[in-house]
Amino acid sequence: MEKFYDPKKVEPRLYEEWENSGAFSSDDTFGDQTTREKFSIVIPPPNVTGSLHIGHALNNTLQDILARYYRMKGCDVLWQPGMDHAGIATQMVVERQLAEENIFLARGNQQSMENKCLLGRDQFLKKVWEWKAKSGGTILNQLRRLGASCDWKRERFTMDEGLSQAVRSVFVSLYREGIIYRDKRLVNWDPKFHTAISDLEVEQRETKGNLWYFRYPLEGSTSQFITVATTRPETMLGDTAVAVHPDDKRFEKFIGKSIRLPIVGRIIPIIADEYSDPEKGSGAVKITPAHDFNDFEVGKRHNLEMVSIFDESGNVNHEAPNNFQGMDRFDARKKIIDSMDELGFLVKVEENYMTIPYGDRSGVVIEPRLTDQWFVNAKVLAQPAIEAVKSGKTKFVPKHWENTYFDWMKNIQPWCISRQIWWGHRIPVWYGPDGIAFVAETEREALEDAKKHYGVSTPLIQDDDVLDTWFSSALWSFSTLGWPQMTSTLSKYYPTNVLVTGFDIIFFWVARMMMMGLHFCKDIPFNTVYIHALVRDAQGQKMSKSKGNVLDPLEIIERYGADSLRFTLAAMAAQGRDIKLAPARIEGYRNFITKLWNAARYADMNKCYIPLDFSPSECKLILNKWIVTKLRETEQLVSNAILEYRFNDAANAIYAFTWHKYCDWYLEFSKSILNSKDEDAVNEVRTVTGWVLERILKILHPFIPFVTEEIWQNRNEVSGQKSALITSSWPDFKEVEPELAACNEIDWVITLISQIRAVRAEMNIPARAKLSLLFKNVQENTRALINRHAELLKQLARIKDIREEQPSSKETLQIVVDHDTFFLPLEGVINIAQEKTRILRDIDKVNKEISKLQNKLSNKKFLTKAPTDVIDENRERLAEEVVAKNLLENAFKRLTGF
RNA sequence: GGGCGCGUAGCUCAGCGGGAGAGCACUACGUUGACAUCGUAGGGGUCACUGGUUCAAUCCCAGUCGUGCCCA
Repeated sequence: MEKFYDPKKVEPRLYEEWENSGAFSSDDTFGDQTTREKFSIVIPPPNVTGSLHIGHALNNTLQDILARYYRMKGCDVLWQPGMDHAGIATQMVVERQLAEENIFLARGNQQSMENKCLLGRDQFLKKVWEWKAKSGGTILNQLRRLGASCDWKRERFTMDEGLSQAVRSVFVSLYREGIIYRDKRLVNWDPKFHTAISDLEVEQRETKGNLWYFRYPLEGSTSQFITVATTRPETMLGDTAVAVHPDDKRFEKFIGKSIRLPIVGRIIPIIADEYSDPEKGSGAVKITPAHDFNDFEVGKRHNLEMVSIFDESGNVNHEAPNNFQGMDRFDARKKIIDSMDELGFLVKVEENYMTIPYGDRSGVVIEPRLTDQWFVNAKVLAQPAIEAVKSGKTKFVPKHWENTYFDWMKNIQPWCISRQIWWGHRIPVWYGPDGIAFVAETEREALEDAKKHYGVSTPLIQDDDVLDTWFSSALWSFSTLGWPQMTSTLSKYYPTNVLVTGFDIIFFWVARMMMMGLHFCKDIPFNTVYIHALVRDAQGQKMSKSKGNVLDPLEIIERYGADSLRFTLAAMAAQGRDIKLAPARIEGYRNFITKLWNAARYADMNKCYIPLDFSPSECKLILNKWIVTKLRETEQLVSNAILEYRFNDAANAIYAFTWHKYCDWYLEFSKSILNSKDEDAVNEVRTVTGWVLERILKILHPFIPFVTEEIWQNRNEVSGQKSALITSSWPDFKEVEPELAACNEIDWVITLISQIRAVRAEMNIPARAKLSLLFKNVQENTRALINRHAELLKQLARIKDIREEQPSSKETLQIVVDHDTFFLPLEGVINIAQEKTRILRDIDKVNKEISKLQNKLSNKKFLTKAPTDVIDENRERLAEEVVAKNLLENAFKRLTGF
């Protein structure tokens, strides 16, 4: 084996081998009709425009751990990969690229685009597909670098023909059920992208703004005014009422009268509505139904006119007086304020804290805008989705995320699914000349319907809009498996076992998959939703490009290897807590990988390979029984932790075993045996060293697949075996009985060695000095233990000989282990005073413990109420401490005696 | 305003009713052909605070303070 492990050389090679060998593919992908238990998982589809960030790295590492684990457990694993088409993001990317070539789209606000090259819809879509072929989906190759063992042969894209058909099918069927409908409503309008966006894509930002107080003159009066307060003066151009609270005595006399809207000149009513808050502002509020969600409701209640004053870019339109038309909404605000001031209608300005809606992608202020849109009546779909979680059919891990899910689901709003862009699934609705809508999966069907309706063939125009990307993502868990065809793939792998994702898309995606899965497949899309942490920087700040605190997973992989990154993320993925990722952590786990590599080199150098017919139950050496038992325990810890999605516990258990049991102790012990003449012992240790190493490789493989596979294949070259680690089976300990006696014995040896080392260090005994170890009057069993493990003691504690005799001088270090005292004679070297202090300190410690235990055990309430095993345990501990105390006191006497 | 978390070693975090743990950092010393990306040993904690429940509280409950996120 190479002296150093170089991930950069190894990782790409192994990944290609794995992928080419078909190791990632499910049985179904090969067309095998197996009856193996399945484990299926769909990837949260990354954006086609995306590139790997640290959140993806965590998300996919965890999925890969599951996929590789269950594969080794013998399951038929399907990890379904793919991407979504990211409607707005992609449209934006390609538009921007085209703009650089001075090409613009023939949509949106074209006034400013005279004399420019305009692209039609079909040409644009062609450009998008070209872009996708060239630069889309780089993230998939980045996932490969991470080691993700997705079934790439089954890669899907939400704009694929099959998935698009699923989208049309769902749309038509929900339309026919009355769940999808068209409505003119206020929506969140993004003036930059010229499209409606969903509530979830709107970010509410706390902002310091102003509250402007305007006087509106009463119609038919020159002296009477009503004062309104507003945070958005420019919307006065669209005011169609002023509202006051019905119980507000101050304004009672105005109700039913009208005012003449300054600047505009429109005469609008003063109405009574409880929406108006007497405590806020002036107590009277202007109503702009076409530009505010609350005002919209008021408008509907009072049948008010709805005047839309902005165009799709947020510029003032023809509804306003001439001198405002075409103005940007923020310029219009200034001009309104100035004009009102000049007219003497501006009363005062106050500072005001408020939340302002911003588009989370565009970063511009969202403008509520009255438009025709398509909606899903999500309330209907939500009910079964709530039930499924309530009844425990789908479980959230950690459980408390259910609350978030329930809260949102119970207050779910109509879902606006239409988007005014070109890239996406075009809405399968065609309109006749009279505006009648024909909803069908294909144009041909729509035309047939139209013919039936009109009696003659009639040309139709398809709806211009496309569907929200999340509409197609909502189908992901079954559309990727072949739905609407009821394929055997679908019936085998649906419902999927688990969805692994971050909490930030519970609403966007998880909830919607639940709704759609239950509605169309009549079953939940996944048994478990595992919600993992958010990755933050070392200071706990959210990573963002603007803060410059982003850790790029690809740079980490470049520097430390994918395994280091994976192991770090897994080891830190504790449930219910965010991950604060510090580079030092990654370095630490990189060192672990180096440690493993070196252990494997040691095994190789010492010819530690396994005969084919070896079974660990044949072990005769206590040392071997011990390590096998500890390994068995570790495997159970790891498996249980993975089953419960406690990835950190799993990673830490195997880390601790590998480093602190196998490397620190077993390999060190093995050295003295491998150097001995006892051929049987040598053979057994060689075999077990190799056997345990290979089990470690298996258990570590889901976490750090590359280095483990590399070591495995290096060993194959020697042993002549062919199989890859990825296709090997998870360790099975069915035939291994735990050997508790052996464990106690070796644990005793370890304690004794550690104690000897500790006093040596404390007393500054040079490391190279070899001491004698004496004992006298020990327990019968101790004598046997010492004899059995003399070599190990000598090697690891730097002992030259072990003799059963009393020391002849008080210049002796004394060590109490279990019920026995051991001596390390050190004539001429030892500092008696220092040694006295040390022993006294130990006695003190023991005394404290004894008085604590005695207190407890003399408490009658404790004795009557505590469970007997707890009482017994405390009694035993007390007895142990008393023995230790006596031995230490004798040791102290000996220091003063002689 | 409503909801969900979190305050445990210098740092990052496990543990969550009966003996305070890990990794990193720190200190000292380094030997034996796997490993200095290492080894051995060590120091370091009123488990935020105040009450309560309990034989027993870092752990359960209530409140306070601090802090983070989600929703309005």
